[in-house]
Amino acid sequence: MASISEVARLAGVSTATASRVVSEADYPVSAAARERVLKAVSELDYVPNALARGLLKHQVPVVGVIVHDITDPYFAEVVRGVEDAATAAGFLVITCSTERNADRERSYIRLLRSMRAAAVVFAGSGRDDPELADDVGRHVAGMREVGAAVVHLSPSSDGEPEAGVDNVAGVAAMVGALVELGHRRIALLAGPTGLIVARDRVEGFRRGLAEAGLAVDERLVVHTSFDREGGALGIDLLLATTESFSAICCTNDLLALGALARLAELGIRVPEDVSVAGFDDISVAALTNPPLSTVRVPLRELGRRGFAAVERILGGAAPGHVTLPTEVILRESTGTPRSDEVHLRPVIPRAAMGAAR
Amino acid sequence: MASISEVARLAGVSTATASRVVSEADYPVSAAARERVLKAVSELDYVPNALARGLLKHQVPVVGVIVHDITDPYFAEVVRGVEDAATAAGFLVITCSTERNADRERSYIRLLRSMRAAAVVFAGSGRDDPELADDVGRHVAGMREVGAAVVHLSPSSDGEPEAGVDNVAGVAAMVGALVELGHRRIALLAGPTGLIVARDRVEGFRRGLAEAGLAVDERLVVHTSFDREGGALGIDLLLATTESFSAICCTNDLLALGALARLAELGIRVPEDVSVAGFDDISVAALTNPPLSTVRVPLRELGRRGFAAVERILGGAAPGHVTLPTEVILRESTGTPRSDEVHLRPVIPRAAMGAAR
DNA sequence: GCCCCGATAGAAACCCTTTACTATCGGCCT
DNA sequence: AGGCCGATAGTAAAGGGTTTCTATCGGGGC
Repeated sequence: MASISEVARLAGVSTATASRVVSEADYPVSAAARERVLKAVSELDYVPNALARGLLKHQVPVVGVIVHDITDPYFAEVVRGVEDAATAAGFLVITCSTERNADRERSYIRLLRSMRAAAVVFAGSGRDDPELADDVGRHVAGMREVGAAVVHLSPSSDGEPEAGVDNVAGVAAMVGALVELGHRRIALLAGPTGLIVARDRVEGFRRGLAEAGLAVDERLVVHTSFDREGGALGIDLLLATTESFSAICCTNDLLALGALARLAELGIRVPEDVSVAGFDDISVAALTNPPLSTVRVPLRELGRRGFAAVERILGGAAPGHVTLPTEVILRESTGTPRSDEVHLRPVIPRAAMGAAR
Repeated sequence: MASISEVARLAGVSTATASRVVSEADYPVSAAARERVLKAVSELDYVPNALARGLLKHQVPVVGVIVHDITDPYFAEVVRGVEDAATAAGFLVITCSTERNADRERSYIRLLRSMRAAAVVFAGSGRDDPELADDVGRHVAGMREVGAAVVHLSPSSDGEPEAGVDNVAGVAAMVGALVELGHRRIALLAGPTGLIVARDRVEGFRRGLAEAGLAVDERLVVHTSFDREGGALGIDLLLATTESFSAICCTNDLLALGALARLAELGIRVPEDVSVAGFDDISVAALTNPPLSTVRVPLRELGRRGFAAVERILGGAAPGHVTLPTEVILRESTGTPRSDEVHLRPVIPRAAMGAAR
């Protein structure tokens, strides 16, 4: 593989001149020399060595994106947004699926650091785990120190994200929409307790109810993991209470998907027996049975803004904070409650319950 | 950020010794010296510079995965498989969503090359485009030349993939299952003509029919793009013919998803009026309305095997070729045809047709 | 005619590791 | 006792580029 010195030799110039042409440096090079270098480049099929360049600049044009799981449509979409913006700037994107596992996260950050990645974007939410925060924090500080950009797309222990959405307002708006449909007793599939976004969304739920003058029934707030399994389990947990409710608000779409599946298994009709609402509007949301009412989050745009923040930081500017708007999308999983006063608790086949756990 | 020389200084040894400890080289270092180095490492929070190392080794532990779109569940799953295997080996994964765009693909390969990535995995299928093949081929050859591994997960102009599935047998098996249900006139949403996988799957369709002693009606084979839009369009195209059919076989799940959506819009019931089958078994397939019958492809495993091939090549061994098994999964989008002799062409609201194009 | 300056070119140092090669030191073999 | 060998340590080069600094050259100002 040709190096710059071979290019220089073939062009009959010094490596300095060749470098100046190739890297488009801000330094005068005569037209004749430039032309000869360019000719040599194409003749030798020269591709500059990003490692050598990076070694000198203490940085390579690579951005790592820390996600829970690239297979989760939420993160896939965000990563794609980052990628779109990054590619335009000549950056490569490294995907890091941590499964929210502290060790994996640590090891990814370490690898990224050893690679002198120019930036890390945390797409997923921070956890409320001081131990991890400490350790990752050390690495993150180390990266920042050498000029790398660190950007968050969700609230974290670092504070407000450089680009994010108003989770509280989003859920509150959905609760408002549900109330408007006539629901009074609304359950919440709240997701994990340790995840900051989940907590924000729970707060949105509380605010939404408060704004409608409704009280929160804590028995209708159930915490599970942030995935389909959690959604199914959430339904079982909810039905195991003796409380009645006519709508279920979920803090993300995956939860809603799992809830929908479990409800269908139990023979509980949506939205006739109970309404279900999600959050995020991942692409499958429109495809479920019935199509899921949810809160749209501009995920790809979020990713793009994340990279924009990276560019700003790398350019030495203050990153700033931008909040993207959310929008309530009412599809067919929500409807008016069956009765407007007392909301019947759906009858479930007892036999099915044991198996669900 | 601490460098190895600082570590060496603090430990009171030479950089050579420090390096030998840090990089776990196969060279004797006294226990005392080793301990002092390790202490210095943790004291300085030293992280080796992968760029310097890579510069010397002409390679960094990074593998690029070329996909159509990371947002497509098929690719997300494959990338995850690659990532799982790669992480275990200390490699980082770069996602490259090319949108099957020649320029993007070129530029990604170039970037990967400039980065001295140790490997490139082509997750998506090759296209039948000699111009692109040429150009990408040059870069790929360039990568191979410096010892980088190039692995394909789908048939390409390079020949058989290092890890893949038997697309022909897979579709043939699904056609067989459809025939067994009683279908005789089966339509095919064939996907793009230029994509090699799509072509293999069409061949599987032909073989499946041939094995059942059935003839292919070319009017029932329609080509569209490989996505949901293509599926919707395919339905319109099919209905625009005057041919009857009782089942629709799709060469991938996205097509089937689009078909399902369009059929629902047109008021055509699945599977009562027509059966629909997909291919790939992406995770949403089980969530659609009705749940999609499809052919399961072990996507994550495919990704893992892809990285395994990378490791073999990097280790100097011959890559070999492994074919992963597929499995027909019958869910609720397929059923017995309404009449077993003459299959009625579904009645569609004419008005809806124009809008679909 | 001389000095200074801008434009252009090149030499060499530097970024951080790895590693081939050289050096030192005991101990063991003969 | 001398030579040789194994274990351990260090020196320096190399890998490919960028950049600072120095050098050369021609021309304009006075």
